Order: sequence, then structure tokens, then C-alpha cells
Amino acid sequence: MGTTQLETVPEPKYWHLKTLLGDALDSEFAVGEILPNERELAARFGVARATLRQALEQLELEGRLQRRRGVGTTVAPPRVGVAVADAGHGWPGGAEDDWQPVDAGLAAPPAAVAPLLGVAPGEPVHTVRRTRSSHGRPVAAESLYVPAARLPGVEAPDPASSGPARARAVLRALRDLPLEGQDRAVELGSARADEAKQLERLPGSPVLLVTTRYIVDGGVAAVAVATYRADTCRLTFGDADRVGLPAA
Amino acid sequence: MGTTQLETVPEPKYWHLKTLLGDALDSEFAVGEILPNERELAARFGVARATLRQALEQLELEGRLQRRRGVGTTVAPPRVGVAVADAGHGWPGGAEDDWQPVDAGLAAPPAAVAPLLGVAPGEPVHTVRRTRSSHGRPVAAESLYVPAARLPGVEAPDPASSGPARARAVLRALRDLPLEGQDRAVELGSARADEAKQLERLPGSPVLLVTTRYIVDGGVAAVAVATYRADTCRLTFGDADRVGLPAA
DNA sequence: CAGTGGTCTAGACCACGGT
DNA sequence: CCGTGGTCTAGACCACTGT
Repeated sequence: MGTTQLETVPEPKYWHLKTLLGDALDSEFAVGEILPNERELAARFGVARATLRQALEQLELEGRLQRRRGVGTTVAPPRVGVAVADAGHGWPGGAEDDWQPVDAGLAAPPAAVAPLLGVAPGEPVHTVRRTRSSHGRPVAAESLYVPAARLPGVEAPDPASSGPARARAVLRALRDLPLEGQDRAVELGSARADEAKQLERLPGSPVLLVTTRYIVDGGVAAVAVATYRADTCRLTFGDADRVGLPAA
Repeated sequence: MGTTQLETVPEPKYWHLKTLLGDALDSEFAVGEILPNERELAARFGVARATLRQALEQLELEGRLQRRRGVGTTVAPPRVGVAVADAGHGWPGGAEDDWQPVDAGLAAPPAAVAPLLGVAPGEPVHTVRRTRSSHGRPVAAESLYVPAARLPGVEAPDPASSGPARARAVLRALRDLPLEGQDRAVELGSARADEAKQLERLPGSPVLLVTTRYIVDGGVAAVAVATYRADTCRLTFGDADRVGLPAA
């Protein structure tokens, strides 16, 4: 006789909920549509609000939902592909570049960056901050670090000039260095308070951390740490266009 | 008179906790050491266990902690760098390859993969599963999809042969196709139940999803979807070794 | 078996966005 | 001002790991 399945593992409620909600998103909701609020959803599924929130959290992590305090929970559009490796593999700030310079300064780098640059922790480095937008929404914030010794032609930034102007001055000077190659690493992180603000997210929200090392003369001449919104971005690498394929 | 700072924004407790714990990890604990259990930590900081857990969750997300049910919370070693782009940019399964074939079959691909391959949703594709280890720990699980029509020399896998043998047969046949290029995308996801088991994690834990498209003859001949543990891995790309630098 | 982290509940109050 | 999601509490029970 047909025994029913063993049901060896009782699936957690929030996991089951996530499946139900995910299916509902596919079949009953349009992108941008606003879901019922959390209290009502929880009541409708017969669970505590905290349990429902656990399911929503996962769906948001996967880029299916977007939650905004004071507004509501909406169905997210598909993730946007953002090209990480520049076509020309050149210095940042080139012509075809959707980054926006914000400002620049001269200060000691974060403790995690100094060893990558091979400088003493207290040594001053130029720090350029930029942001990147896609479809009108901010997707990334970046800090670029260049030891002052690498850019002898650039003086300490003039506080009188505007932030973007200071940033552009450093990027311009960079372009004179002979870039030999670059090197990237991607890992998961969580947004610091300042980054979160730029990305229009809450502190601690998941981000993809892209660390780029720029190689000059066999050494690391600059390091960029870019913080991409993990919920809305898919980072793309490689040469699809070279063979005439649309981006993945 | 010196007014104290305005304290405009009351920092959430779990955020402050995370900072305290993070500092303690740096100064008072060694890698692998077991922390006090959650109930005691919560009591020690004077917060509810749920609040403490929120802080631990973030530290785990950042790869600083590792929690195992029935065991405890330990201080995690630094993330391991895993090279994602092969040196030769060749087909998978080459000589210098730390992937382990698991098994292979012939079935319809997942709904998300069929459009990437440009095949009808029901069309059978070879599916090769592999896992990757680093320092004796599993770091990734991968499914490689190749439309049956691309590999006319390969018959339906023989159920009598071992799983790894079936997988190697497909990988061997792949090597005869002239690979033109490849293309990658990285995004955040959460582990499905089967992947979680292979990665020794719980379902839903955060993973880095790497989608590779293999280009042959101007079209996509194969697609690989690899799932890397986000807590323990840093994905590396590029050519650091080409210029004689150690990996980031 | 005892002890760990994982799930779940039913409340409360807060910070923020729009009206 | 109201309604939203974000934070927090104080409990309870469950699933897993080791001994």
C-alpha cells in the first residue's frame, strides 16, 4: 500500500512560508506592487510576526522583495547586472565610466587596507570616494586609496575646492601611472552606517565587497574597496560582449 | 560650556553589541576558540537572547564567527581566497582543478537555467554535479548543464556505473568542444536544502552564486551554477600571479 | 543524557515616510 | 497624524552534537 512520505525532517515554518510567498510573488504580484503589511500577512498565515519576518528577510536577501520603513514591502524588479571589470582594464575615472566622484582627502587608511598597499598603518594616503548608479538608483559606494608617495605631483587637497573637483584631481594624476594589471576579490559584508546612507539602505544590510588592487611596477599602487548593494545587484565579469552575446 | 554630542541617533543595541563583540574577538580570543553560550552572553550584556543573536548573525555573515548547533560558537579563521577564473580559462575538469565530480544525469534543467542555455524548458540536458574543497573543508557545490544536443557522442548515463564515473564521462566529452570564451556573474543567494548539506551549513545560509556561461561557436554551450559558502570564502579574480604578486 | 544553537510566540515600543 | 517596517523582550520548545 502507498505509504505516505516519511516526513523525516519537519521543515521550519519560515522556510515553508518563504516557499509559499515566493510562489505567490511569481503568480499573483507584479513588480513594484505593494504587499499587505507584516501584521496582516502574519495573521493570514497564522504565524507570529517574527516568523513571517524571517521569511521576508530571506526573500529580500534573494532580491525578490524590497522593504522600506514607513512605506511597506514591495515586489523587487530583477537584479541589475553591473559590469565590474572595465572594458579597457584601465584606471578608474576614464571616459566610459558611470561612477560619480564625491570627494577626496589625505589621511591614514583603514587598518584592513594598509597591508594591501604595503604601507605603514599611519602613513597618509589619498582617499577618493565615488558612487555608482544604475537606472537612477545608487548601487555602489567606493573608496580608492593611493599612497601619497605614488602621486608626488598631487598636493594635499585644497579644502576650498569642491569635493568632486578634489576627487577628479587625484583620478587625473593616477592616469599617468603605467598600469600593469589588476586583481579582484569579492566577498560578503555588511554596510557600515555611512555606506548604508549612500546606498539608501539600513546599516548592516548585506553588501558585496569588491576589492581591487591596481598593479604598477610589480607592486600595488592603489586599492579600491567598492560596496555593492547585494539585494539589487548581480556583478558581471568577463567577455560576453567580445563574442557578441548579451549580458547574462 | 562643552555640550556633549547631540546623540541624534540612538544606535540600535544589536549594532553596538556587534561592535563590542567584534573588538573582543580581536583582542581576547584566538581563532577556533569557543565563546560562552548565547544565554550566558546575553545575560552578561544585559540583553535578550534574540538581540544578542542578531549581533552574532551579523558577525557570522562577515565571516568572523562560526556557529554550529549542538556545539557552540567559535571564532572563525580569516576567509580563504578561492580562485574563480581558471588560469587557462579552459573547460572545467582540467588537470589543475580542485573540483571533485559527484555524479551526472540527463534531465530537464531548472527553470532559471533553460533560458540561459537557449533551450526549451523541458529539453533534456546533461547535469554534472561537483564539489570543491579548500583546506579540507567544502567550499562550493556546482551544477553544470550541457544540452544533450551539444554532446552527441555521449549517451544517456549508465546507471550501473558510479556517479563520479558518469560525471567524468561528460566532462571528458566537453573538452572536445572549441571553447571561445566565458562569462561570469556573482550574486547573493541562500542555500537550498541539498546544497546546504554538501556545504555543511543550514538551509537558507548565505551563499555566493557564481553563474558561468561557456561560449562555443557564438552561443552558450554550457552553464555552470556554483554555490560558494559566503561566510568562509573570498572569491578571487584576475591576474595577480601573472605579475608575481601573492593572492589578495 | 546534558548542553548547544535554531525556531517560534505574543506581546511592546520606536523611527521613519507620507498625508 | 497614522501606518509602515525596525528593534527588543522574556519566555518556550525543538534538533542536533558530544559524551
